Amino acid sequence: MTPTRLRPPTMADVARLAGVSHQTVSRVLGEHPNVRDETRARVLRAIEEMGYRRNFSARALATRRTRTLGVVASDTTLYGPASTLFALEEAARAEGYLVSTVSLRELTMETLSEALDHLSEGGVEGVVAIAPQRSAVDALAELRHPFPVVVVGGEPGMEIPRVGVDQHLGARLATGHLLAAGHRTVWHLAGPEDWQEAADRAAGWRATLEAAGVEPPMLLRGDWSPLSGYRAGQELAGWVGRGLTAVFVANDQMALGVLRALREAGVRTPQDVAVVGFDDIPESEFFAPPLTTVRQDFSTVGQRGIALLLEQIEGRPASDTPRIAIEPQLVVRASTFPSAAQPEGAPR
Amino acid sequence: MTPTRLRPPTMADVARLAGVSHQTVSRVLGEHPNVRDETRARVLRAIEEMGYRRNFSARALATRRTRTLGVVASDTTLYGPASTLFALEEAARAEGYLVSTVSLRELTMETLSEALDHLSEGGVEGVVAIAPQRSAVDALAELRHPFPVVVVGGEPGMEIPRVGVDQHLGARLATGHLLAAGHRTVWHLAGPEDWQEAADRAAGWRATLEAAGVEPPMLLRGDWSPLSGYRAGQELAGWVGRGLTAVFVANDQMALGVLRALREAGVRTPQDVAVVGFDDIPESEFFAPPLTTVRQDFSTVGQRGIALLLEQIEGRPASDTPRIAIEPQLVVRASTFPSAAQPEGAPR
DNA sequence: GAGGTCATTGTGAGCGCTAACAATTCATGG
DNA sequence: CCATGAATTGTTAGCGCTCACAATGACCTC
Repeated sequence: MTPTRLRPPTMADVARLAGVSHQTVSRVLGEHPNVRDETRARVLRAIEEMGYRRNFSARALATRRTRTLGVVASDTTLYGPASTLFALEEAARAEGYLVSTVSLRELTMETLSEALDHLSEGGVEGVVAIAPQRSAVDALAELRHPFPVVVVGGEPGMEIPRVGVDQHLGARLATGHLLAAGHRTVWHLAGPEDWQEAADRAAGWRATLEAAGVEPPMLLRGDWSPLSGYRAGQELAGWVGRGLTAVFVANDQMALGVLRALREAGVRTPQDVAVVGFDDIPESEFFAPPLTTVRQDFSTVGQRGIALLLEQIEGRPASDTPRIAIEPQLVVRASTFPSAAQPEGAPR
Repeated sequence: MTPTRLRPPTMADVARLAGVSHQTVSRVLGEHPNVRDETRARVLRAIEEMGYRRNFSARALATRRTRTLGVVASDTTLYGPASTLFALEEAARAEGYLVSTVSLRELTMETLSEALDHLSEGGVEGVVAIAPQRSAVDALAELRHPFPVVVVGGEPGMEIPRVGVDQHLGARLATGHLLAAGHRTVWHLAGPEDWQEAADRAAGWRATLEAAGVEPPMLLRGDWSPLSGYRAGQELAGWVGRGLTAVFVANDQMALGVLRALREAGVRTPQDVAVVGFDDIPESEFFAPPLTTVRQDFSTVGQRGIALLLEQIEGRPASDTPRIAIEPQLVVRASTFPSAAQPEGAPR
């Protein structure tokens, strides 16, 4: 009966079948109030019958809105970025936006520029950049883009609106926890110099020690990987018995390497050396021993990030602060207290 | 000088400035060969000067192509899905496509349906579903969608084109490795029943034992989490001395839990019990002891998945097999051989 | 030097939708 | 019973681009 059509049905086709004008179909779909119930029902039936779907491109062209946001990220297989990405997408979808992602192997001026171009070609209305490295943020500030950009991470003083977990506070929690447990001083294995988060955590660690009147010991550096933690752990093991009793490691993966190095060197955790990590990756609870660490609320990061971006896109009433710091939380486990050496039946 | 414009410049604006027709601008942008060099240069200069960017929606409307693909995924903070997602996006971008992602907390008929609707509204030309659960694949088969779909994972016999790592082979490699090392039998801690990968790995394990004339021991089940591995590990520890000397665990995270439970029970790995995992997450190398495991090549999965989808979208010459199985690789570490107990200087 | 070919550029008609406005219908009150 | 205005529906223009085709002119060939 119905002629076989190669093209998907258009609004006009639906209108014809329902015996109305295409504009009425548009009104039904747009949930415009001034449509008679009987008409609306007829249109909906026609839509159903033809399996009609509004054409995205035509709609976007007419409204000048694509309702699509872009996200630029790197290291998306790491827990932190992956969690942030997930949270951003979920928050955007809740607002009715689609998210197009570009995942980079490394964030340089060039790859970032290409990523923004690619997203721009894709008609995004705004972009969230998960840019934990300072260099990336700098690049972002220099690059011209025809849409608003929000940064997750980044440094406090920068121009671009940003959202992030308060890394400084997290480091203070971790370091303070160790001092409160009676340790005279706390060593620190930091992340790569170029990373803002690494810098903030190191600064928080230093500030806490100085506030307690303690001279900060030598700072070690890793690259976030378990291997770099393992190597630093070997070095740290050499300082046991010479004032080293506690280490604050800038992320959980490196802490894993530290734990292993200490164990191999015959150093017991937490009896000889207490260890605190950062991130609370799902595995941390099952390290040997389970790791005390700092948990970040990525879900909130995602929501606030999207909210900040939509403020600019939709001209929503801007919140007072375009720089949002979210509070992290200390999770205490056996790596700092022997009493928690056994995992509970149903942990956390 | 230039009048301040609220709207971004259009092709017509550029054409006017360059003293050509809008069609010539389109030709320059489309890299059409028949444009005089001098004209092309003039147009490019005008584009540069005005900061012109082609309007995505108008282009998509005229060409009936959005060059956007959708990806539906779940558990995107896990290593496997995150890696797959990354690989898919990278492969799609290499082909000039944009990727819109929907990350679900759980894959049910309802959430999947909503996800496909959301992507459909966003004008995607095709979708890759990372659907490791059987139920999800079933739901996908029932759902109507106006675009081609490719599944990553899924069961071998299904209708929808699929790509995936050969889980059965991976399990055979793992189990065979243990048998070759002299173990009489191999126990198995499987993943959730609903997961196709879990079923395939269990089947591969069973097949290898049966081929060796060994009666497979009782099968244990976990939910991929370290905690479930820990619990299973406690149970496994009870069988040591009664024929249990080797365990093939269906993923690395559960293996982490198993290792811990064994250690706490005073069982040594690998001297008393050898353990093999699956996935080769970055941490595996730093477990105590470093874990022998099966590595999956996600990058290839992504490339083949996108290729399969584009075959259908662009009507490219279809490869002979719409069901692609990629070979996994065994990575031997200390959890099965004491000789490999120390990590190398610069492990791969 | 007429006719033909090719390279180059321009013209006009949509793509399928929404926005603005015009037209129609219907209820209401004087 | 007609004026008045609100509710409902239709009509007409674009949105900014690409495609098909037409037009122009340069360059050959015989």
